[in-house]
Amino acid sequence: MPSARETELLEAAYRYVLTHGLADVSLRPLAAAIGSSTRVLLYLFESKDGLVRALLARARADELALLDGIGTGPGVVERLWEWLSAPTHRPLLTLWLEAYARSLVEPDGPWAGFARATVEDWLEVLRAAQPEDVRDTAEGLAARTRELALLRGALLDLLATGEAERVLSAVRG
Amino acid sequence: MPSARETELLEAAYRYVLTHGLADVSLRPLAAAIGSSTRVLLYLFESKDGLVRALLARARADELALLDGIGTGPGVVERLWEWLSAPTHRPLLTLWLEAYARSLVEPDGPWAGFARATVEDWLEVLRAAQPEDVRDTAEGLAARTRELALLRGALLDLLATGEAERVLSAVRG
DNA sequence: GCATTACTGAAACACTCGTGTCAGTGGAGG
DNA sequence: CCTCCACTGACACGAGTGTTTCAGTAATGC
Repeated sequence: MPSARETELLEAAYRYVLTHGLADVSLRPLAAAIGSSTRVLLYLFESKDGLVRALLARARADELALLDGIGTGPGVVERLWEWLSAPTHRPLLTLWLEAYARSLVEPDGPWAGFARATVEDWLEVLRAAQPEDVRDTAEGLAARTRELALLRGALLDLLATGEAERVLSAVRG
Repeated sequence: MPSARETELLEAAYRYVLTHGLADVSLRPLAAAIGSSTRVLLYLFESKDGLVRALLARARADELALLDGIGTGPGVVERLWEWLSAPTHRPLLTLWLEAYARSLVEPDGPWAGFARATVEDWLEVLRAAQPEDVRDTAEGLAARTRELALLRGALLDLLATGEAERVLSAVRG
């Protein structure tokens, strides 16, 4: 049950890590940037790990909101790509990749399970968008795994090169 | 022109970061683990950034060695995937992903350009494997971008879940 | 009015960090 | 022999880390 001040500061911290990265954030610069103090952050979030967990959950909320609004008809992949490739979302997606990589390198700590959770979230959405008769077959599983891989790989490419047209033509395939 | 001792320590440090990650490595634990000292590491690699650069180059050498030996005929994607999915290579690939993410978050420093460089390396290999008549067309570019995306996305999935069969069936398409 | 609660500030603690200083080794080449 | 040079050890410096202690303030509920 977060207090008003807590969600307010979390939101500010979230905006901060979107541009500064989450992996090597430290309390004093963060607190200074959002007009708070380490004392308060520690009071509200218990520890730095607690804050990181809260930020990760915040980022995941953005992701889940997307997946919720994406619908289930055909053309999901195209709609997902449209969202992924929007320049506005780039900081969020860089943050996402950072958390993904980190959760693989350091399976303990606040990052734990992030990568796996996000794979499952997306696979479930793609599953829901499949025609009913393939949804529970091995082919259906392979197909949505492939769609997910294509989206994720294309995202990696786009984040590194910024060449939206080339990557788009690959996703359209 | 690295000295014998330098390459020896670099190799040991490389083995160390493969299991401990590269993003938040620090000199004292690293030096202790490989039987050296911070003094010596700094003497041989000038600075921590220099060491990280050397390690990144070392990892890239592994990658380029793969790409060199992969050949150009049809079936490149399958051969690449075989290499990517080999359990032995998992530490290297996790390190690779870590460096990739980092170079996006922090475009300066020793990581600079890593993500972009690796995209180009792989695209070039896939290009060489394409039939000559599509190699320089827009369709060829889109096709290899798509192949790369599929491989990279599948790799992300595999690193997070470890479910080799499902991901393999997706790569096979 | 009063006590409880939510929040905040200043300062310190016990680290770890990368790096610099100063002093040596040990062996190879003249 | 003696000089040069690659390498190494011990230690300190200044800055930054997460966290704690002790002290408040302002508002809320009884």
